[in-house]
Amino acid sequence: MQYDHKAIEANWQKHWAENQTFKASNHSDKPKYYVLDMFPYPSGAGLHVGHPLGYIASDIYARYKRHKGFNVLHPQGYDSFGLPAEQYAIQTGQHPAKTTEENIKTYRRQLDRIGFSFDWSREVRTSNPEYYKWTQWIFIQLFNSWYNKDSDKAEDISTLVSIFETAGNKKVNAVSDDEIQSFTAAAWKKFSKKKQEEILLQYRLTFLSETEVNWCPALGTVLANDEIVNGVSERGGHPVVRKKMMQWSMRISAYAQRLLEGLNTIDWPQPLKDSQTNWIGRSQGAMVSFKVLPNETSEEKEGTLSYKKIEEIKELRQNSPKATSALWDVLRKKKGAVKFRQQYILGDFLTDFVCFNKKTIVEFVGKEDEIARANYFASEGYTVVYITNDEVLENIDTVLSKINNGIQFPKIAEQQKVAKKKTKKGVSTPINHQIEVFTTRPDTIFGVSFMTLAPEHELVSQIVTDKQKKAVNEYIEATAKRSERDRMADVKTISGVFTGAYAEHPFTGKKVQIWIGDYVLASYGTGAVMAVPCGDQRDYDFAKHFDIDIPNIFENADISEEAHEGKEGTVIANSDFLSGLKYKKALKLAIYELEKRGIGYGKINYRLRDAVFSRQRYWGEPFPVYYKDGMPQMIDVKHLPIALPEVEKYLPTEGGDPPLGRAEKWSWNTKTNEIVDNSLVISSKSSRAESRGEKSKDNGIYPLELNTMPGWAGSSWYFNRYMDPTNSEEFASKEAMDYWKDVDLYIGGSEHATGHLLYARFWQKFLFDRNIVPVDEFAKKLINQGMITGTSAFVYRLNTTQLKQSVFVSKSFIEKAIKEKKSITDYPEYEKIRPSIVDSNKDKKGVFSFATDGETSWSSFIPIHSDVSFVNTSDELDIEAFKNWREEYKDAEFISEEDGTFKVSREVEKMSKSKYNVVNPDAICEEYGADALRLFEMFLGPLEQSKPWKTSGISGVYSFLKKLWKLYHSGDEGTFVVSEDKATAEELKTLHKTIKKVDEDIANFSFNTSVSSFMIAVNELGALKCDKRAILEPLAILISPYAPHIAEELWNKLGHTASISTAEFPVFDGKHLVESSKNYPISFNGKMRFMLEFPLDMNKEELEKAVLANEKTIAQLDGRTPKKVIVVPGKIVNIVG
RNA sequence: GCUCAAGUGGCGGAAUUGGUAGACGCGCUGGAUUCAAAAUCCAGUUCUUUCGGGAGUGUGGGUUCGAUUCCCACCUUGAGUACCA
Repeated sequence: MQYDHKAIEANWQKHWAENQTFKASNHSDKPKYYVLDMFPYPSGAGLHVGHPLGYIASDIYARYKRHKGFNVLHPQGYDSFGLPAEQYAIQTGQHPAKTTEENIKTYRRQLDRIGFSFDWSREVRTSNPEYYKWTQWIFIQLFNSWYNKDSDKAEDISTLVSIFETAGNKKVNAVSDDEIQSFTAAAWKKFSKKKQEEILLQYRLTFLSETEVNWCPALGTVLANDEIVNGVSERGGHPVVRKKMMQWSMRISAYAQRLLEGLNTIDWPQPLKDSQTNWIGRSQGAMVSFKVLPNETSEEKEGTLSYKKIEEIKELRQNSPKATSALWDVLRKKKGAVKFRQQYILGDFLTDFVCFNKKTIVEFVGKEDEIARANYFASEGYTVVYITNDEVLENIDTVLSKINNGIQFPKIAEQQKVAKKKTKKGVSTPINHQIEVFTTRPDTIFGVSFMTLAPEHELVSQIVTDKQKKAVNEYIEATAKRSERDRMADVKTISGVFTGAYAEHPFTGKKVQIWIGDYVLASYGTGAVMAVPCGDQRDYDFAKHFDIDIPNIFENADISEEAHEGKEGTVIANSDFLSGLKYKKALKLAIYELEKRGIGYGKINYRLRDAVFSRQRYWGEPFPVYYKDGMPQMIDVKHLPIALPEVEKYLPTEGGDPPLGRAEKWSWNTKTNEIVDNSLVISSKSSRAESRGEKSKDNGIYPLELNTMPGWAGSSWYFNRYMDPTNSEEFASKEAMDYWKDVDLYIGGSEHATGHLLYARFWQKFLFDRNIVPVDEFAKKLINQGMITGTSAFVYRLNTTQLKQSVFVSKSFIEKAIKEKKSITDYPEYEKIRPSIVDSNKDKKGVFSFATDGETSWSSFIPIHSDVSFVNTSDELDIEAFKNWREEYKDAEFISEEDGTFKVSREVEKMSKSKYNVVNPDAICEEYGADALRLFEMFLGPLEQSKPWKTSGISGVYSFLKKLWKLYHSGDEGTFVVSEDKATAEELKTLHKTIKKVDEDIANFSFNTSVSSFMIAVNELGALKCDKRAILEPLAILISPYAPHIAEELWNKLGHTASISTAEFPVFDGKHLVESSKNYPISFNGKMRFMLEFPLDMNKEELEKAVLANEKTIAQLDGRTPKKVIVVPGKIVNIVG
């Protein structure tokens, strides 16, 4: 019998299915092992050969682990909610459930053909109500939880309520919305129910908020950041704009730090960890608040405060008399509200000390222009406290109290009240604003020479001076118009506008200009930066562009060309108390000082934003939520699942509501706990009720949420469901989860690094906090399989309008024309077909007037993808098949090679339907079999690497399978024969060499090299004519994870009734590999020249002697004396001459 | 720009506690078998050569008796990210 892959594979696939060979048990004495693939989205295109790569690898691993005595869980399912089915539904009206069902059937058929050892009894589908019941359940758990920073975990919302009831919220240390009013326990109890709910919503782990979202008008939905690529939607490439919408969000930011730390405990690929680290974007630094100076003072001095003048002031400072410095010491160290600046320009006068906040000036008496000064200061509303040098030097405390008495406390307090009122009304007020900034370099704070706010920053309109108002508004408008995409496109352009306002430097008291610029992002940090042009390139560029001062605060740093961004080794200079310190120390001291003076504090910032969880789509999980008085209410878990309603169309409503807005029966009856008809809703104050008109009485029927959950909801916990997939009482039983715990090996694509894999870790940690799952990381080890790229085929069409039909030109013909710099018309091949292709009615002039240089002549051809199935392994195109492919090519003409063939050019591209380069695994299974496909996909190269598919290569593994088959069969008939004789030493050596290699390779996930060693083993055993059961039986087990069908067939023929999948893996025995001699490579100056065989037990000296005595060595040395001889017994001999 | 990964024959790739570069396979060349083809089998296949040899793992340096492997600088390609303060 010859090797008949079709019969063998069909037979065993049927056998495995019927006997449930791979069904995993939740009760076993064996150790558990959980091997998981990222479940697929069942697309309409079906599988191509690139898809199963990871599944084959995980299947090999799962089968190997079974041989090694593990109880293996290896499930599969479908991520079956998603956009393509919905898009198809919009176009055709076909219900997405139906499309999905059909696609799943195709997937299953294709997967079954490849012989995977999946336990299909555990299949899950995210779009199945029995599954999404639990997705909704998790959502409710999140809603009922808050993040307690003190215990550093999520807790039930009831613990938060009890804190509120006893102590208000002052001491609550939670991850919550940014702005929360504080209240006492008494106040909490007095709040209305609705008010309490509003407050709680600000703490819940899933919450409703008006968020600026990525709105994609073409898709009619909101997209997550990871669903946007280069400013357009990942699917379809539609433009995306920013829009404010009421959305559900997930407080993933609460877990930022733990998500980061958890990476150290899991064995995931470094690049993937890096990109999660990057995405979380932890940066350590400080918050610093800058006071905005009142406009009256700053505005008038605008222009007079030149940098030259500042330099003068600096000079003056250094020359301060003793008394001045003594007083300054005291004033400066004084904490709190009363903050003085030293020697500051006010109008045309240089003050000794001034406090802008309290409008108080402290002056030494005896200035030449005393009267003019006094008048000016008074007119500006300042109080002046006069002191003398002697007073200061004699008793500085008396002076201090004198100053304190003079400070305008009451007046200012009043002023502030007025200002606050004004602000509330929207009237701009020049005083008492603070700008909070986040910085990672508080050590460079003395280098601040200006500040920049994001154009959207809320303070901009309040601090801008009348003079600058116009320019600022114009700039803000211009920025708002620019889309994200435009902004990204020109990173280089520096733009910004001065607001006219100034802030006060918290340490030096120096005036700092406040600018706005779109290089500052409203969404990161506080939307404002303190600009340190000498230490940050963007600030530097901005300062250069607008001619702003760039003070240097680094020792020995050249900042004439660019900013000095280095940290290590940098010494801070010109920075008061920080001068002379290195980066690390300066950083710590700066934060310490900021905290001490109450003007800032150390802080860790994360780039990770809370995840928007609402989608305006139909084909997703509905929220178990209804609205009462505008507040969201969870439906009791015992009424889950809330199943998707039927709609007549899958588009958003005319009113802009999501597709669920079209459902007629989509309201919740809180009395009967049923979904009821919308017309029954008469309760007031719900957003939808309002639009339908107010009704008189609340009947307990409320509108349901119209959004659905995003694609990542169902995939964020499915690995837990496989442990107990049919449980209708629980998410999964505690017993099952305690047994399986987590995924031991997870295989899937790296494209999910910042999506699925981050969200899944987040949910797992949350579920862990709430004692639902036993571990807080769901996958111990993860491997990213590389992509299998396709080899596209291109044909070239002449690009002219004056032809009756398409004309295609063979590959080398075009290459020739380009090389020879000629036009196609210069060749006789063209003349032959010319009469039949040129339309005589059209102008013939310049039909093929190509430019003669190589580059531009290409523009006269258009490369067109040909379906790869029309091309054979020698790149020849099947012209007839190509013509029949498309109506437009029916009469096409072809200019062929000289040998009459027509060749295509090849290019490696991503495998995709639109590039006509997909290879269907079904066709491969048909022709070569699943075992050949599995071996070949592994043989292509390292699992993690991306590699091109070339079908021609499969003949190698196919003939390997035939040779393997032959080892167990003999004669022309191919009768199955094995001998019971003892195996020879040589045969045992081959076997054990292979066992060792395969064991190591699987441990390293180096599947490509084990296929090589199988080939070597079979070649060697073939040469030895080995037919011993003692060798061939273990060999079948070795190969069975890779090529399970042929192995199972041979195993059966060897007389076993049980499946090979449970056979024990052969054990390596080193004694078969022991050698007595070694063929030494003899090298001269490191270059190997020849081999000499010596016994392995020879020592260094003996070896050296023997080698030097050898005639080949003597010949190679040619009379020279070796300087040195390196002998490594068992390895090499190197002679240095 | 930043972060990461990778550069080895015509092609996919192998070789790392530093020790014979190109395993294994595809493709190609020649031969056997065949009326012929497919299939199968045998031999060869890094480049170069005056057939002694010489050169060679992206480029240039370095460490070493010896470097694809370690170190430094650079170039190229791919992936991710994008004004993150």
